[in-house]
Amino acid sequence: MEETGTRSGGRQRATLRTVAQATGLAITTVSRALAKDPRIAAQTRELVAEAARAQGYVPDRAAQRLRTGRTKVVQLLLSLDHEFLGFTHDLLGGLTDALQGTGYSVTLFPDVMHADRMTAVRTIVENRLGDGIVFNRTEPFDPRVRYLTEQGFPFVSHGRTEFTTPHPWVDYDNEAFARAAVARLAYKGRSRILMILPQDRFTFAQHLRYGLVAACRERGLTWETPEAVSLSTPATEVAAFLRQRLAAPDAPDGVVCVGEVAAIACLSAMADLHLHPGRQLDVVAKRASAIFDLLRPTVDTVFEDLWEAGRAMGRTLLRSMQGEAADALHVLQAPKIEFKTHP
Amino acid sequence: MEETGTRSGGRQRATLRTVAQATGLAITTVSRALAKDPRIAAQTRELVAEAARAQGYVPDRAAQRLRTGRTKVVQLLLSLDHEFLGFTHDLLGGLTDALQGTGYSVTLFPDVMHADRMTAVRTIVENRLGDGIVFNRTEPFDPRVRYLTEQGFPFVSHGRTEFTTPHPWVDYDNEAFARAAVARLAYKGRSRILMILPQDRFTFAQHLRYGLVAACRERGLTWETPEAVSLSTPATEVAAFLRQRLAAPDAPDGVVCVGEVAAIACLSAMADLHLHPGRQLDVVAKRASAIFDLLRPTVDTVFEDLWEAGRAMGRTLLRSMQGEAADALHVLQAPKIEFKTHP
DNA sequence: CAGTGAATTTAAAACGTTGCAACTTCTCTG
DNA sequence: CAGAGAAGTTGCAACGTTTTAAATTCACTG
Repeated sequence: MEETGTRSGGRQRATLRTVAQATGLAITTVSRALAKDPRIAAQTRELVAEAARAQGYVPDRAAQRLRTGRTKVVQLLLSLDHEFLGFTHDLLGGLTDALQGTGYSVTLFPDVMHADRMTAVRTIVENRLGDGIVFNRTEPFDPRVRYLTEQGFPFVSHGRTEFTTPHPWVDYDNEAFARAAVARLAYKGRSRILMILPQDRFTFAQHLRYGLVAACRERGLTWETPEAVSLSTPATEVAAFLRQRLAAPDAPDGVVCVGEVAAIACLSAMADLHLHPGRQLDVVAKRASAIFDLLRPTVDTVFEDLWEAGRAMGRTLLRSMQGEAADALHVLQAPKIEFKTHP
Repeated sequence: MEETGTRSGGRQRATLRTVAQATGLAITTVSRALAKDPRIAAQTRELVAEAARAQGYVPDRAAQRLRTGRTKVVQLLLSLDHEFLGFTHDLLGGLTDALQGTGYSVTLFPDVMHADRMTAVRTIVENRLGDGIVFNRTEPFDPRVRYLTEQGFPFVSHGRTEFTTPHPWVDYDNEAFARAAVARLAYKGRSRILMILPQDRFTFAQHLRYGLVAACRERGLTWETPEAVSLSTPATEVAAFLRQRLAAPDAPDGVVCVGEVAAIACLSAMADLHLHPGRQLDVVAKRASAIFDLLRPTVDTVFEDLWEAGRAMGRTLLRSMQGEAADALHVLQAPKIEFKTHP
């Protein structure tokens, strides 16, 4: 019933053969002409181009892929369990943006819950499901990075590793973020800094911690990074934790929020305790969307441009797929500091 | 340099031929055995299955696609300009969830900015870029729906149309949402209701308006739906508009927010005017994530489960791709009313 | 024991593309 | 004017799969 074979529309699907017949040339010639092969006479090239356009010829992806082994597909490993607000959206936007017009399309490879992260990567490589891989939540000695590097398979990670062999990555300078946040809090006269970190196994947790500790030491401030909660903890639990912590006698007077959800959780805890930013304590948050313009009370924010990160990843991956050496393939995004309240 | 031909790993890639050689059977037999074709003796089937597993055989997508014309790809039309918070993430999650294990993968087909929405759909159909299409922002006489129905191409829309010919869709009952919201506001003693609608051209704008108007009429309340702003308006502009409108002498005393961003904008405007929900006016918002649990002050919400919507779309599309008639292929999600503050 | 038909298996032909090796032309050199 | 060589074009063979049509085997009937 669904088996039409020839798709509706009546007319024959345009292939190299139909174009060849129309021009009286051989299939090979047509193929080459369309590939702008210099061996084909310029005149012939134009003739072919014309005929192809007239027929609305579009090369068949499946056939190309079968023949060449290239898929023209970028596989995006998506962790869909919890999210840093808007993360998926912006990263996706930037990524597809960068790939626009290159012939590559983005396919989602969902992290099956609780499955080993390596399985996904291995499946993609072994079954040639794509020409390149994009992933995030990178770990210091991420096995995916090791494997893909060994295989010589193009990829780009969001986040760095601690491998000595270079590999393509795009990252946000979280250390600088932490430093800037602490500096801001110090400027406001705060001295007991609390920061909720990502799960310890992610590389950027280390960067944040390092920035926090270094900046606090330099200034003689104290710091704390609660073990009980992380950025992966459900936001309501984070809020509950903070409600308790901020009510304690030795409560911190400065909080750094590394995500929008965490920031909102923090604000909610403060509201419940009738604490106000600028009064009993101050807050600096990482901002990835326009939402902070709307939150009341307002807090200081440092911007992380995820759309741009996505674009950088797309561009980096393209270069990696073109065989460029990994040495130069990194982008470190600088925090955009733009504190609203005037110093 | 990248042209290895045979992928690293040394061993030959497993194909039907290698399995055939290993078992001493013909390629055809192997193909059939793996497809569980009853014509093949059960004993042979097992033999083949065993050999295939031993070699780690996985069918080549490109070859299957070339041969059968089926891509095993679902194309997702994503509008990436602005977003209802978390929309992309949850919908994507549900969709990939539903497609898990079916052999289908989800590919993003980004709406090229300002390009005719039809182009995307036509490209996909004409170039066989997928076996099915998923899209949102459906319009009452959406040309994509008309075209795909005509072509007999499987799809599912998020949102209904007003065509008489049935087609597969998944939608949230926005009329019921509007009614519930108004009922709630009326219960709280409010009588002048304001609701910011989506852009007029989307079907769900009509549903919302209808629900609003009907519910207000039934109860003798007044209503307003500002022309100047919509859900597509940048949130800061919405906030600015509301700051002005809520300060006016004839200000509404009940606001219905059809999205989380709109709700936050509304709360921000109220905070700026020192208005408090429950005092000068009340707010009911549509909730799609856990974020409202953290916002202060709290407001009444009605839940729209976007993850579930994504799953429903996936399941519906699967059935549509299996050739099932469109008559039964709809899912109307009921609003989950769960007002926190006790009546 | 020839003949029938069911039960299995198989060879060969596609699907649309690209790469290799060859084949024409044609122009130019010696 | 033979021959070399460039310039342009072509046929054929894959890539790995499914499908059509045909072949083989086998048990059983008459």
